[in-house]
Amino acid sequence: MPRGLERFEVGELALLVNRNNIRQKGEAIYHAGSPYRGMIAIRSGSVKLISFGQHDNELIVDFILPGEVLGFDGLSTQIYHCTAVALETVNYCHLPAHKINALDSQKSHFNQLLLERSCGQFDAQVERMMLSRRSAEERVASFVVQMSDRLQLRGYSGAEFRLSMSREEIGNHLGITHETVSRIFHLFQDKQWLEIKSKQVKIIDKKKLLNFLH
Amino acid sequence: MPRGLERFEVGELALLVNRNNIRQKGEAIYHAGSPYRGMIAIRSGSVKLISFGQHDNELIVDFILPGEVLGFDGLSTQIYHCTAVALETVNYCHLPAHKINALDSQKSHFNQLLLERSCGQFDAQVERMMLSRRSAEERVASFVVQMSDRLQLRGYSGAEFRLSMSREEIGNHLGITHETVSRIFHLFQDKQWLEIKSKQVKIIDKKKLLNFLH
DNA sequence: CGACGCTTTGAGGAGATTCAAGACACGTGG
DNA sequence: CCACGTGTCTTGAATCTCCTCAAAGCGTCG
Repeated sequence: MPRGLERFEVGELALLVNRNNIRQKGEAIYHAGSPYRGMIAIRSGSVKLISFGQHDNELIVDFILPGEVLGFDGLSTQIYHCTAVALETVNYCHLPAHKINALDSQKSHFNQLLLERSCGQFDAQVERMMLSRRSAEERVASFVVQMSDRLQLRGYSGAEFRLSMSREEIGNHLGITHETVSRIFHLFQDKQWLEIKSKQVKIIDKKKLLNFLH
Repeated sequence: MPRGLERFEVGELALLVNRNNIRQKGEAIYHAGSPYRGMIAIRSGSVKLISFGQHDNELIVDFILPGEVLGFDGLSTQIYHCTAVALETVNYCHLPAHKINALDSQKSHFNQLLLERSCGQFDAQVERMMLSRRSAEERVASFVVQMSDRLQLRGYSGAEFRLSMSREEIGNHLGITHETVSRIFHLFQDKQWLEIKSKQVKIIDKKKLLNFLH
């Protein structure tokens, strides 16, 4: 869900950001329950957004890819709902909340963003509900296509890329086990829809993957 | 998701509403894709909110109970995303969008509501994702408890009530089949956690149902 | 090189679906 | 008021999908 926000990456706001923050793999950018301190724009590396349900069960709500923004989970309550953890070394900008609010011209943009987001949330939720009724194969296909699309949108290759998360983490996010994720990747490879070696993915026949979802 | 909004049910706003609208079972209150015309407060009866995914597969996003409000799915884009269909004869108030916006004093309330909702959406989504990884038994237990809580919140009995939706519709909403819903209801009855005869539910041991979720 | 974590692969089992048939409830018309 | 028909609900048996448990490859990093 924490996507969009391109308009904030240019303009006067650029002067306010804290650039060049670094987190190593496994380190948190913010923790669930801590006060909102603004948005985070990922410059390189990627991040997982974790929600801790009661009773030691945790859920990866989303992955954040380079060029995307996170922090939306703290916007309305001013408390982050999730913990953001680096999947690999991450370089990010911090857009401090108080500085954004100080700019009147940006405030309306910000409210508009919130509005769009409230809408996007709705779509995302319906999409996820739909997906949760589908087979493991459909979930993995959907995941691969989504990664491809999101990377392409940010100027990276949508055909060939590296998954920065483990099979375990993919499975957690999709609601299936890591063994199943692994098996299905190889099923798709057998079908010549993609090539996968460890974390390296090359999409051969995206159309087949998409058709599979319909 | 379309809950809360109590503050709108009292005060000056009450003068603006269109009261006493009726829809019979199966009739729509609004359709997906139609322009936003305001919020709907259900006075009696209940409603299902349906989202139509591509390829003839439809999903019941939520049920709306008497006393609750719907229409949130059209707020941000000004286009309804879902179709709202009466599960039984429904009597509702219509809060026209243009009249709400005309009241400056209400506008800020409205924005605040939107904000809260954006947050609530997030929680709801996480909750749903969590639930989608659980067993069919846990989903049904969660559903029963949720119905009970929501009815109680509105002043109805939380211990004994009538389900206005079919097993098929419950299953659709929970991502399981109607046979499974039926079997689990009777499992819970065998365990003496509730009594169920057709659509009539009587909760015997809510604590056990709740413990089951943990 | 060796240890550790991640990934792959296999076999068996649990849970939910599917298909099918029968029971029940409700409304309609005779 | 009862008989009938339709749709919903229940119940059973077979099947399938995915999970669990287990063990063996592979990679990476000290």
